[in-house]
Amino acid sequence: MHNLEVGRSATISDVARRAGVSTATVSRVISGSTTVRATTRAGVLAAVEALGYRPSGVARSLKLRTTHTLGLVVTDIANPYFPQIVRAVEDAALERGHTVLLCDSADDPSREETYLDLLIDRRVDGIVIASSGLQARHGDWLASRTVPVVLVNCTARGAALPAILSDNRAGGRLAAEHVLDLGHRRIGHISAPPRNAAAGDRVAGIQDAVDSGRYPGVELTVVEGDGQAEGAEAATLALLERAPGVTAILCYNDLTAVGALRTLRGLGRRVPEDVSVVGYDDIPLAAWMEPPITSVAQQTSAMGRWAVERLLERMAGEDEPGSDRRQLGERSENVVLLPVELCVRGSTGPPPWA
Amino acid sequence: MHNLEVGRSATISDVARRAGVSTATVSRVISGSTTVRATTRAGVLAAVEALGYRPSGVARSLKLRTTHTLGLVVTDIANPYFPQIVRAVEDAALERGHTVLLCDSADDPSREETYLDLLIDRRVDGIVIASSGLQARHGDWLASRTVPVVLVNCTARGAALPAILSDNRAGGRLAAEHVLDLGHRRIGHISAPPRNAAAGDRVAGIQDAVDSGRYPGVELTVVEGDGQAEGAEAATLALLERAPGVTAILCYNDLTAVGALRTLRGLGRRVPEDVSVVGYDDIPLAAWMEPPITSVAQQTSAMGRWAVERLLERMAGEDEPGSDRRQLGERSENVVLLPVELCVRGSTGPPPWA
DNA sequence: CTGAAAGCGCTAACAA
DNA sequence: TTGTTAGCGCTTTCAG
Repeated sequence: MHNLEVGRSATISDVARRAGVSTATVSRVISGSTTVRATTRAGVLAAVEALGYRPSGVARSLKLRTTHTLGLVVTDIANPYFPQIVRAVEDAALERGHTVLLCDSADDPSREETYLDLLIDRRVDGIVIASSGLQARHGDWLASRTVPVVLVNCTARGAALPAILSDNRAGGRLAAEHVLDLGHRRIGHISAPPRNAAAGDRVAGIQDAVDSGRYPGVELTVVEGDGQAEGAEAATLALLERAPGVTAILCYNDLTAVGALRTLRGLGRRVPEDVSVVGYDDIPLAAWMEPPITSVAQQTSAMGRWAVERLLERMAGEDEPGSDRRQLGERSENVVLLPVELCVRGSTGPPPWA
Repeated sequence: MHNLEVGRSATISDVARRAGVSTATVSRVISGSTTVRATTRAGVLAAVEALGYRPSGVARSLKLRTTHTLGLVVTDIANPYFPQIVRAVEDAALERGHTVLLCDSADDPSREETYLDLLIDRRVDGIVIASSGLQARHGDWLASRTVPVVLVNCTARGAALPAILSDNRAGGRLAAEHVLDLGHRRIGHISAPPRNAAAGDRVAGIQDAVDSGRYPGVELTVVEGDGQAEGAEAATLALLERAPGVTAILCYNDLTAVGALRTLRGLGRRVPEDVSVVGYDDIPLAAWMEPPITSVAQQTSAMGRWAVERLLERMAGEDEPGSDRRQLGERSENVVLLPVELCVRGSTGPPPWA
């Protein structure tokens, strides 16, 4: 009897040998496709069981030229916004028999680049990028690859990559209109570094509201934060120094709002009685704070799901005739814009004088 | 000239053909190992560049019998405790040239099982399990596999798998002693489902403090939560009903503490003036709450790092003579216990009468 | 219904 | 210094 080497997992030929059939037959039994005589099948199955055989995904991938793996690149897994995306992408992928190779770029462009190379090397079937700091050169590079790529809430300047964005501009406008409607006129905004495209869109949305003509005499002051609670504290201080009279602060995200809240409290300013604060993303945390943070909600899970579906769709279409990527890449359905929603909570109210 | 099929990425033979050498030579140039004549090398490199060639990790894995991929199974990526672990594991893995296949079991045992199978099929080089709900049968199953496995802050009953745990019992004791020292005598604990081993250890630690004899007349009431902020609200209510006089609530984790905080506030009970609250894990959130939550901190990143190191070490040792896994598996250094630390913040104080 | 054989892309002896 | 060759574990024609 031919013994298995210790420490090596069983291969298809181990099974074949034990069942007294060819590897082709074992393969047929495993895949369940072609007809195999019942007794033969039973014998193979018994051998599989006895050996604890599991087909090697690696060999399979090499042969079938598909890995059933999707790469997912996120900006920062420690930011509670991303786990939501990760969960959504993973759910959708798993449902369709794919796994997810998670790449946390930790807000470091060079690390992101390393990961992108890695994903290509690993021959993932597709890549989802939810990295707000995606650099332009990455975009070009990505567009030049044969792997399908989709962007989630980020853009790659120049490259026509399919993307699903939430309507950041509308979100900015929504947040601004909310406090403007409440009666605030001196408002501040704590933004994020400009390499983050969403940040710019949100500012634009706020500006839209200010410029709409519906609210006369608005004064808007914008400072830059870093999207983190800690960084927001300095930004809040800076904002208050430049515009001591602000009664409403719109934040780039909920983490920023948390920092603003803490800073204001430290300064003895009450929220929302003295100053209103609006967050963005509506992460679970927003509802847990005291006061609960008014925030703009994105459809995170829809975004993750869409991204995966789009990717699989592309992968399926790839080998079909006439499906030129470039052509497809320029069709307008390639970028979808998801609506956002304002969740009004306790951190916003009328200005002190109202 | 032999054209590349469109949509297929370049292979080593494409490069070889273009450079006018054999695939072996290309392989040598890529790996940089054996000596290759400078001009040959340059030619190959030029071809690599021109073709945008990247070696297939899949083929490499098949040949070398190693994937340079680690599987990481976590209970619930949406719980802020886990991103810390993920980050740590990913950092350590990346540093050593490995990638991480993330599996979020979403607190669902069957999903966890699916993932474990998947990781085996994918022939990952090792598996890190940070899943508090790990079932006993999984443990047995894992121990029977040839792939190295390490556990992070969880145990598999029966199976002697290497593990890194934080000292949950000491943590429970620390939390209890803190409020006991403050003068509290009627204390409550909101635990987690018993399938979670850490939950039991923490209860035991609390009990240790109560039974130490140093604090006479202590009354401890334990209720079960689910480790989530929402679930904790019902648990807090239940606790307050069973023991209306509690002045301190020790929580299984920070999310539970958040729920307790909200519930108490809703009831008009002030924290810490009326009731003290202690969390566990010291996730960033804990410091952001109002009041900031006193919490027991674990050395999350040390745990992740250790796990990866242990795994790689095992992988390296695997093919060495005399490294019988079973024997190794029974050595006591196989489980390390990391100390915890209490972070005292604003959610705890002396009882109302003190 | 089943087996033989080729080959996915790569590496590593072994020759030359 | 370089090429030839075998083979990693699997699937899939193509014969039988």
